[in-house]
Amino acid sequence: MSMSIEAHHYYKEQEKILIATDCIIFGFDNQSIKLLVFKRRVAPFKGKWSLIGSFVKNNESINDAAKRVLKEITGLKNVFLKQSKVYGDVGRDPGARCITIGQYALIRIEDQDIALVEKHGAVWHELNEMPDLVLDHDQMVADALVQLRLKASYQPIGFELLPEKFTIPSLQKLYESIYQKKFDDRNFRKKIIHLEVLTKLNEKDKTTSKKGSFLYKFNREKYEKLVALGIHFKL
Amino acid sequence: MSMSIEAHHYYKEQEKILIATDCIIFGFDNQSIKLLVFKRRVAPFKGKWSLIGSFVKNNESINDAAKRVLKEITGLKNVFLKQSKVYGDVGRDPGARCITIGQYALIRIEDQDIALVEKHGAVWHELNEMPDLVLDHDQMVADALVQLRLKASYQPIGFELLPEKFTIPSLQKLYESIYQKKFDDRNFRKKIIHLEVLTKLNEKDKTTSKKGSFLYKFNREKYEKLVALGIHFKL
DNA sequence: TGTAATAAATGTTCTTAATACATTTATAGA
DNA sequence: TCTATAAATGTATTAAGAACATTTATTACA
Repeated sequence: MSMSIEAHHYYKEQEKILIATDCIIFGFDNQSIKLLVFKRRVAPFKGKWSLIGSFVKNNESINDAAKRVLKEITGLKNVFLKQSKVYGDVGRDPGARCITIGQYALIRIEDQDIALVEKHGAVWHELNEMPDLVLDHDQMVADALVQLRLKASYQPIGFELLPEKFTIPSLQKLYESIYQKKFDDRNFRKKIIHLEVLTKLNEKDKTTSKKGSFLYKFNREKYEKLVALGIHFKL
Repeated sequence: MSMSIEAHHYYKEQEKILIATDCIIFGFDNQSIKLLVFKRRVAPFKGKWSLIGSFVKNNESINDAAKRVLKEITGLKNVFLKQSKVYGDVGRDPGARCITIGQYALIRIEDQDIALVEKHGAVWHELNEMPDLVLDHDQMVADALVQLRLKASYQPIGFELLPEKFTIPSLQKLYESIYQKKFDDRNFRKKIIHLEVLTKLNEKDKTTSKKGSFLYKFNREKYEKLVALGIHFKL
């Protein structure tokens, strides 16, 4: 790795700006979408509700930094992660000039390591019952939610949020929770089945009704073909 | 702005990571979409084709940093700018650990300050005739293009790329250039008029045909209502 | 002055997807 | 065997998308 004197000089004269990442952690428990936050452990604003984040270390990518945070708090590896937006205003953090990269995560709440989550004082909140968060974190949540909705409109994010086997009513609950509105159950079912990315199983989930509801699996192969074709599914 | 000792310590122990922004500058000249690049002025890779960017200064937001670059190279202020993606892999820049924020800009090529652009050795290239760019800049272009297409599917980006008065055939050329495919002119016209965001003027542009083509203006008010309603217009 | 050439503008039909709404079905538990 | 309940299925109407052919306004030049 060769570098000219000129380059060395150019790089060195840059001032130090801190770089962090904050995770907007969405979780689904087959009922509604929730968001994981905890009480900030460092000043300023120590003790206030905050997204879970970290500075990016010198030897890790921003993706790895978020993965590290998620692993530390929830015990989960291989979590779906996507950048939402960068927050880089000069005065956003009174503690220091710090740029943070918002990254949203989608997890199945049932998969979490509860002991770890509790140990870190992290708490799941309903979207419509969120406490105020420090700094610009409320904005970060709002922005991530817009992006999640956009994403949900052209990709079945259910893969990340639902268990392997799931029912159509629970998939509908997921979408209703993301968009915070009700869908017509007959039309929802028709539309989702019409996409042909679900495989119906010969099993039922009887926890929510006497009749029971058939379980389905995503067909990842068919789904990927659909996405590759650029198909949009508005729900 | 008070800070505890603890916070000071915490902030200070973070290592230095450089933070830059690179602009993916899309321009339209009423014929096709083009991209502005120049030859890199610093080592490593001095002289190679590169996106136009800069380190973020301590006293400017990342948005301001991109605005500064755009002003410097094209002479334009108030350019449409949108974040695309952050590139933060550890080894992406062999010169130093550097995270860069991709921001794409949309400009009317006719508005540029040609003297400035030429002075900086910046050159507009057709999307399908792009030279290889340094580092991960090819990927940055590809990613920005995906986002531009996505954006174009739910917002008439024409506001930023077309002159105040424009014809429907030129609007169609814009979309064809963004998507790199032809649209049926009858259906295109029907669809765009049906959106009711265009105001037809009593003037014609006769530069492209003997008959002349009626000029239109965007109706920003109606357009904003449409976007607020969350309306998608696939073209 | 009228004819040829050319891009612009308009119209029609068919197919597909979106919406709105009502009834039947399978099952557990009383 | 009856009741209650969520799950599943069906149908009619409306709106949007796709495919395709003809007419119109104008300039340039024969």
